[in-house]
Amino acid sequence: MVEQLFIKYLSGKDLKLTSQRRLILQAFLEHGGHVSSEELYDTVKADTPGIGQATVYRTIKLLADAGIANEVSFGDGVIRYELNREDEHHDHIVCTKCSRQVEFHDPAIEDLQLKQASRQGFTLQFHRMVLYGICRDCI
Amino acid sequence: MVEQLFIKYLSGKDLKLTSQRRLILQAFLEHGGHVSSEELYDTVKADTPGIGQATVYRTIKLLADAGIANEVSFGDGVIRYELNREDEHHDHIVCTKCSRQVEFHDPAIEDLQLKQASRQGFTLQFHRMVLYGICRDCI
DNA sequence: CTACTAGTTGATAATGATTCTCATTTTCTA
DNA sequence: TAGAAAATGAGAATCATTATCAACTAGTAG
Repeated sequence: MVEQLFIKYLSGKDLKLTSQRRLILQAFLEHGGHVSSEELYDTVKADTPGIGQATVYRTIKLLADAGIANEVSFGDGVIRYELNREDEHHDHIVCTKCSRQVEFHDPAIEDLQLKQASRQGFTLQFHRMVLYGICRDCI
Repeated sequence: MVEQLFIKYLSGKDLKLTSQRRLILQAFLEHGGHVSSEELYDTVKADTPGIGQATVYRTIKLLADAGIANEVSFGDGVIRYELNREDEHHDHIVCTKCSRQVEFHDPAIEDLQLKQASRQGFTLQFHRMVLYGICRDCI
């Protein structure tokens, strides 16, 4: 059904569904977790050596634009993407020693963000929040 | 007194206080707000044309390391720096239309972040949080 | 005060991630 | 099924940042 979403998005913008785009979406969905364009490129290239790196970059941007993927950034200069599950927004906490990542959802924080935004005269659209700390295993 | 801090940091690491470093620190303090290395370079170059870009990049990293500057990132690929006032941590909310930025401090959110981190088995060190929305003037 | 030594500088090349260009190929619609 | 519009792959270009290295200082030991 995610593919249907993508098809609908594409046709709505007079863009075309190509075999490459299908492959890249597939690889993205199968990967799960946080992928960079380059990692995705490597994955797809393994099956389809002819694919171009630019195509992967372009397609993953489309997925983000279609609301299928979300950009996440952990501070290194790499854009990563994760599947957008709109039912359940989540944020991340990252271990500064081993880089282990955990997702969490905290409605109370979200609520306060909303309040804070309106206190500042803003209509909140979205946020980026990453907590950094040391995990249990690294202490 | 910030300069004293820097001097102390430098000598503690067997690094040297040079005229360039003093100039760059000065420019950074005078700027206020969020500066990128490149903007700072332009500022300093106006008075001291001989200065090298790499020196500015290097020095601002030192300032960050010394705890004088904090890195902030708003999602474009540029690292910006702001003066670290350790008495009062703050986060940012950015208008997605006009890019206007407002700082805020919300102890309740901080508190929940701390709790959430320990719930996940982490010892919180710091966080990055940027809210994005539409400001009063852009609606 | 001088001379040394380690650190610093500026110029420039290099890097890494991402985007652009463009000729060729493919999709989709009429 | 033809034709227009869009997409692709290859490689060049870009942008911010970092590395390299020879020439130059700051700080310190004498």
